[in-house]
Amino acid sequence: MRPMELKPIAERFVLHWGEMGSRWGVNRTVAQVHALLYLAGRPMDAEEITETLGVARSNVSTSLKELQSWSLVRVVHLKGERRDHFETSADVWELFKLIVAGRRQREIDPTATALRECLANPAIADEEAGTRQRIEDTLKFIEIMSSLADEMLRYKPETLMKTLGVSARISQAIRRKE
Amino acid sequence: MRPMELKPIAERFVLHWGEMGSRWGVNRTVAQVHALLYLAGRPMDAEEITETLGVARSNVSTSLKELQSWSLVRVVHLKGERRDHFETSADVWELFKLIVAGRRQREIDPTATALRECLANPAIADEEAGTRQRIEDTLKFIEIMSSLADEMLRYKPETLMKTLGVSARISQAIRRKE
DNA sequence: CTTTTATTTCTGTTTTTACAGAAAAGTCTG
DNA sequence: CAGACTTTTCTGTAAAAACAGAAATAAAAG
Repeated sequence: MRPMELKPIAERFVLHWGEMGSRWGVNRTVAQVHALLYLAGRPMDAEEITETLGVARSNVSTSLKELQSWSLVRVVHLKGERRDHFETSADVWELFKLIVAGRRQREIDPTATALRECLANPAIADEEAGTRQRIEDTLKFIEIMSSLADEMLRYKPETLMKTLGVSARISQAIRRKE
Repeated sequence: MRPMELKPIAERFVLHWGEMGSRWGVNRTVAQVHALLYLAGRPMDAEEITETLGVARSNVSTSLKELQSWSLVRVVHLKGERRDHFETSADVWELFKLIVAGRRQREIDPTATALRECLANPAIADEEAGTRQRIEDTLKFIEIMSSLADEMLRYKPETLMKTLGVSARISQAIRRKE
C-alpha cells in the first residue's frame, strides 16, 4: 500500500502532539496516532497509520489498543473492507472530557484513596500534627478539584467562560471566530 | 549527619507522590523532594533531604534547582547555619497555581504558538479544509482553556465551587471539615 | 479445511532518562 | 589567603521505556 505521506503542516501538528504527549506522560506514538486520526477526520486502518507515521506495525497496534481503552478511539467497519478502521472524535471539547475522565480514574482517584488510607492508618498517630494536617489538606484539595472538574465538564467551555466572567476582550476575540 | 528516617505514613506519601509525578512527566526524585519538603513543613538542607530519601546528593541538587526554577521551592537561610535550606509552601492551592502556571508557560503557550504558525504558514493551503478547521478548533480550545485557567486561578477553589453551584452535599461535606 | 489476510503478542534491541559517584567550582571563616 | 565546608557540574552506568521485527494467533474467504 502507498503511504499517505503527511503534508508538511499535518506532519508538524502530529510531531508536536507526540512531543507534548511525552511531556505529560503519554507515549509519543500513542499521541501521534491520535493526532493523526484527529487531523485525518476519517477512519484509517492500522496499516495506513503505520506507513503514514513510519513506525512499526506492532507499535500502532499497541497504541490503538491503549487509545481504545481510554475511549478516545473506536473501531469502525467500512463496507467492502476487511480491515478494522479507527476513528476519533473531531470535537475537541469531547476529547478533552474523555482525557480528563481517564486521568482522573487512573491517577487522581487512586491518589485520593491512598491519602484516605494514610489518614485511616493507626500509624498516623506517630506523625506530627502538622504533617497529618497537610495530608488532610491535600486530600481535601483533591476532593474539591474532582467535584469541580465534574461540574465543569458538564458545561461547554464557552458557558464556563461566561459563568466565570472571563474578560470581554477575550470572549469577543473568541466569539468573532465562530 | 543522622538521616531523618521517614515515618511510615510520610514515606508512603512521598513515594506515592514520586510515582504520580512520573505519570505526569515529572522526574520521580523531583516529585519526592517536593513532597518531602511539603510534609516536613520546615526548611531542610540538601544533605538531610539526601539521607532521608536515600538518593544521591547530586540528584537532590539537580531536583532542587528544578523545583526552584518552577518557583515551587525557595532557599532560606537559618541563623547560625551555613548550609542552604529549602522550603516550599504549605498552601496546596498556592502550589497548584504555581504548577499550572509553570506548565502553561512551558507547554501550553508553545503549543498555541506552534498552532498559530501552522495556520499562518502558506503551506496550509495544501491541506484539506477540514484539517485546517480542526487545527483552528484546537487553537481556539487552547486559548479558551488558557483564559479560563487565568480566571479560575484568581479564586480560591471554594469560591469556584460556589460560583459553579457544586452540589450542596459535597460543599457541606467540605465545609464541615474546616 | 486450506490459504490468505489481518491482528496481537512476544522477544530482543535501541534509545532515552535517571541516577550515582567523582571532580570541579564556589563560598565562608578565621 | 589557607583550609574547611558546601554546592554544582560532569561523566559513566544502570534502569526504564519505547520500539522494530518475528512469531503466533485469530479471522475470513474460497
